[in-house]
Amino acid sequence: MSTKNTLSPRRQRNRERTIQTILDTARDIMRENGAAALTIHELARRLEIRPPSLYNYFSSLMEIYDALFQLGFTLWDKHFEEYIQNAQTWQDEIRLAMEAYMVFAIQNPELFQLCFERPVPGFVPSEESLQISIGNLENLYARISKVQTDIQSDLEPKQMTDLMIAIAHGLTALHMSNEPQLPLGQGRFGSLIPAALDLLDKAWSKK
Amino acid sequence: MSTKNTLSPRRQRNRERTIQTILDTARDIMRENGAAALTIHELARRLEIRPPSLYNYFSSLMEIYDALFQLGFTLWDKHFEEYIQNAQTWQDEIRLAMEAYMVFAIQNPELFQLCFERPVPGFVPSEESLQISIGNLENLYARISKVQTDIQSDLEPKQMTDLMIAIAHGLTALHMSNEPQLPLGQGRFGSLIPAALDLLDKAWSKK
DNA sequence: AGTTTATACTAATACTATTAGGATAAACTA
DNA sequence: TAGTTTATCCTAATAGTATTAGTATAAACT
Repeated sequence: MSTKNTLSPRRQRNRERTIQTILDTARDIMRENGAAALTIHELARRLEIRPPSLYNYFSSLMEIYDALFQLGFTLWDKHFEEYIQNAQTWQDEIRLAMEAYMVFAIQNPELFQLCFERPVPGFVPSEESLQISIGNLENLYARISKVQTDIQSDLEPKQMTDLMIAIAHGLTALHMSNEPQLPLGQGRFGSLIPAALDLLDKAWSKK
Repeated sequence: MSTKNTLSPRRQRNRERTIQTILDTARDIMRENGAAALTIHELARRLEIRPPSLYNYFSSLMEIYDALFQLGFTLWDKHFEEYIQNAQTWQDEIRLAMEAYMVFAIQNPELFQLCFERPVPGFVPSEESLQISIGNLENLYARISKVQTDIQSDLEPKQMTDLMIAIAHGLTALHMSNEPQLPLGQGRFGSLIPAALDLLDKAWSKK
């Protein structure tokens, strides 16, 4: 086996650097060929080591996926915080949230697939990762629900949030499967966020 | 190789029956373990033959996926025609279209995944299959655009259709990844179609 | 009755994940 | 400094995957 959590600082540093390189290379592969296309062999080829050597750092391919799943939700949370922070009105907040959703997918397509589309056969997030993902999603819900005092609708706040997320997800998923290379605001589905917001505004803003 | 398209009726019939069984079994496997989990070996195990025997009917695993991709779009088209046929108002038509979208996914999750979420690494639909899928999608677009004379909006008809499809897709995708076993109208996202329709109605119906 | 051939098979090749066990060199310790 | 420990790599092996080549058989055709 490998770790005995009394590594020297230098070894610790090396080890972390190696793990970082593995994860970065894994993301490259997934980005090029789809989230489910990651293999230990291809990873080893690019890192110029033999496949078994990877088992010093991760105990299975699925554990690599799990680390990336966690990374995805961590980055996602940070991304949202930064993106939404200076919203004024609820329309503003919702616009930024939808944009943030799509921008994250465009910038991190491999993590978006892994975290939100589950295309990898056999991959089930670990309990720990699942907790992180649930926590981060609840953050977002709380955030969005907070602004709903200005909204006029007979839906429950949770339902309104779910509906907005479904719209954001639908536009993003279709954008990613049609024109993933186009930036925010461009393309058949990527350009429809304003239209979706207009819909919400017409239906929900207080007269 | 195998075919020489001068098969006796009986052999022809047998062959078609075998192919049907292969595709049905493939769908079973995909339904149980995810669309990307189909393997020649598992298929052969369930059919009680050796893996190479399958190559008498399909020249590769990807060709099986391709046949199912075509089947998916064929069934999808039929499903829509039947589901939408007696719509009266545009609200009606859109409601039925959204319901049809989700019902198809619930009833054929493996085909929905394969056709609309592309989770299979390395699978690219053949030119023929792609044409079928494009044709069927255009049917749906024509159908939905037809009713838009009653709608009040500053969007292009195509954009309105795209937006509605994105909403249907978003609700369906989230329903399928959260509570795929629940029927239409139930569950966190499955119950939100009326809310989405209300949104469209409030924003678009002529006063 | 004899020939053709669709359909199955076995055997082999080249991938994949993973485990076991050994070599090495860096780091720790006496 | 010399000796020990161990993190990290390796090779070799097992078992599962897709696919191809070549062969046997029995159903169908002549």
